[in-house]
Amino acid sequence: MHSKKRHELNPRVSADCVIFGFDLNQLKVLLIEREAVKGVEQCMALPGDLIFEEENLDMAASRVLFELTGLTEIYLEQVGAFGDPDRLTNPKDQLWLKEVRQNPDERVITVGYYSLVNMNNYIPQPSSFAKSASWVPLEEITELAFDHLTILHAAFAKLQEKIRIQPIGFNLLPEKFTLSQLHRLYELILGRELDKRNFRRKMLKLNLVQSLEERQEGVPHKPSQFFAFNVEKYNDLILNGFDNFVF
Amino acid sequence: MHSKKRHELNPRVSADCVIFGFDLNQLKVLLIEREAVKGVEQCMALPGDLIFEEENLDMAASRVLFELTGLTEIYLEQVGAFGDPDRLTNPKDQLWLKEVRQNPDERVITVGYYSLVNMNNYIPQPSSFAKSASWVPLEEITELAFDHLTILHAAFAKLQEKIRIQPIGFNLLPEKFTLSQLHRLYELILGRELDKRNFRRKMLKLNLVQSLEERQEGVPHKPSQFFAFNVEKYNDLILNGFDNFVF
DNA sequence: TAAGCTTTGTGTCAAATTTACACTTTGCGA
DNA sequence: TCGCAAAGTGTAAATTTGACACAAAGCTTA
Repeated sequence: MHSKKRHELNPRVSADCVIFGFDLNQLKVLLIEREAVKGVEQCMALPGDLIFEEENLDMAASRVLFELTGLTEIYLEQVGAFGDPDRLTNPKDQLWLKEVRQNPDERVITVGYYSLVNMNNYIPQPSSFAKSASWVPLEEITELAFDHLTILHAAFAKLQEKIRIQPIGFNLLPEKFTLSQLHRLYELILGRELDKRNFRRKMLKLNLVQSLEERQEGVPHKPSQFFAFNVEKYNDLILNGFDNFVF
Repeated sequence: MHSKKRHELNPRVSADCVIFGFDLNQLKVLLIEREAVKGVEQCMALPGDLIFEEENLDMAASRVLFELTGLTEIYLEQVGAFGDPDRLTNPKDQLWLKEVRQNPDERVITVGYYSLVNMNNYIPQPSSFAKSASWVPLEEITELAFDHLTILHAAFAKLQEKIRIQPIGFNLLPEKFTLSQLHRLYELILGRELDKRNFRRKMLKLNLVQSLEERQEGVPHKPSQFFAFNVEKYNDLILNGFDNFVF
C-alpha cells in the first residue's frame, strides 16, 4: 500500500486504424498525410483521431476512419492499447499538436485497430486534417507520426498470427482471382516462399476456393483460371479453425 | 465533416489482470473479492484498478496486480482495451463505485492483461480494496464485477490461440511434472480430449521435455516419471514458432 | 508467321506425420 | 494376495508433406 497520493491518469483516447490492402502484387497500408503546420513539414500517419464521450471504442474507430479517409463498412479488429507516456513527445509531433489540439500536452491513450480490405472497393477521400489519403506499400513505410510505426508493426504481427489460424484473402482479393495472386498474398504475409504446386494442392484440398468457368484475358502469357472463395467453407474455417495443427 | 461540436472522451484508465494458474488438475484464475459496501454484497472481480499519470500501461498493470494481490515479477501480456460506455453502469457496480471513487460516473477505459503462472510460487496476499485474493476454478466463474467476465473470456481466447502457436506450460507447471499433468493442461486449454499415446509421442519428439531420473512417490498406483522442460528448445519454439503448420 | 518470352499448370515418389486403438506394469491399500 | 488406479508402451494404415522439372498457352516482335 502506498501512502503518497498519486494522480490518476485522465487522458484523451484516440483510435488509430491500420488498413491493409493488396493490389495483387504488393501489400499496402492506407495512410494519411498530416497537414503541415508552421515548423513541421508534412508527415505520414495512420488515420486516427480522438474519440468522443458517448462512443464505444469500435464505433469510434469506424467513425475516425470514415472522417479521415471516407472509408466505411469496414470490419475492424482490435490490435491493442498503446499508452506510453512519451508516445507524443517527439518534438515534431509536439509542434503539430500545439497547432491542432487544445491541450497538446495531455496524454493520449490510443487503441489500434486493423482490417483487410480490397483496395479497389475503397477509394480514399481525405478530409478533416488529412491532407491526403493513399495506399502506401508496406515495405516503403519506415517512418510515421507518433508511435504509429509501432502500431503498424503490431498490426502486421497480428495478421501473421491470424493467417496461421484462419483463412485469409476473402477481404483482400477481388471476387475473382487467380491462384497465383492468392499464392503471392500468402507469401507476402508470411514473409517467405511457398512452393507453387504444394500451395495449390493444399488450397484445393481445403476446398476453400473453387474454379470458375472463366480465364484471364489479354495477358501476354498463358491465361490463368479464375477462382472464387467457397464462402461456406471459408466461414466454417474461420469459426472452427483448421484442424490439422499440432494435436 | 461534422459541424456539431462534440466532447472528446476524457476518461480514467484502469488495468485488469487475468492470472491463470494450474493446480495440476484444474485451471484457475486469480480473483479478488471486492469489499462489500452498503447495499452491495461482496463480489468477485479481476484484480484491477486505475492507473496513474506517469505510468505506462504495462508497468501500471504490474503495479495494480501487486497492490491488490501481492504478486510480483509476472510477465503480463495485453489482451486489449475495453471501453464500452456502459461497462460500469450496472446498478450494483454503480453503488460500489459511489463508495470508492471520487467521480463514480466518470467513464473508465480498461486495458486487460493476462499471464500464466505456477500457483505454488505465488501466494496471493490481498490488500488495498481487495478483501481477499484467491484462486478460483475457471469453470466456476459465471459472474464477475463490471465487464470482467468479458475480459476473462477474451483472455482465455487469447490463451487458446497462443497454445496453437507456442509451447505452453513452462509458467504453469512446477519444475518437475509428469506428462499426464502436461497432458491434462493441454486438454483443459484446448477444451477437448487428446489421445494419451499420441500426445506423449509428439511432446517427446518435439524435444520439448526431458525425462528426469526421478519418479513420483506415495501415489496409490504406478508412479510416474518426472519431466522437465528443455528450456533451450522451449525458447526456440517461442521465438521461431512451430514450423509444421499449414504451409 | 515463326521464334521467343512469360506465366500457368501439372504428377510422383519418398519421408514424415497422423490417427486409431488395448493391454501390461507398478505400487499402494484393503 | 487381490484389487484398484493410473502409467506406460507399439503398430499398422492413411494422410500429409516436401522436393522437384517440364509442357502448354497466349501475346509480342522481328
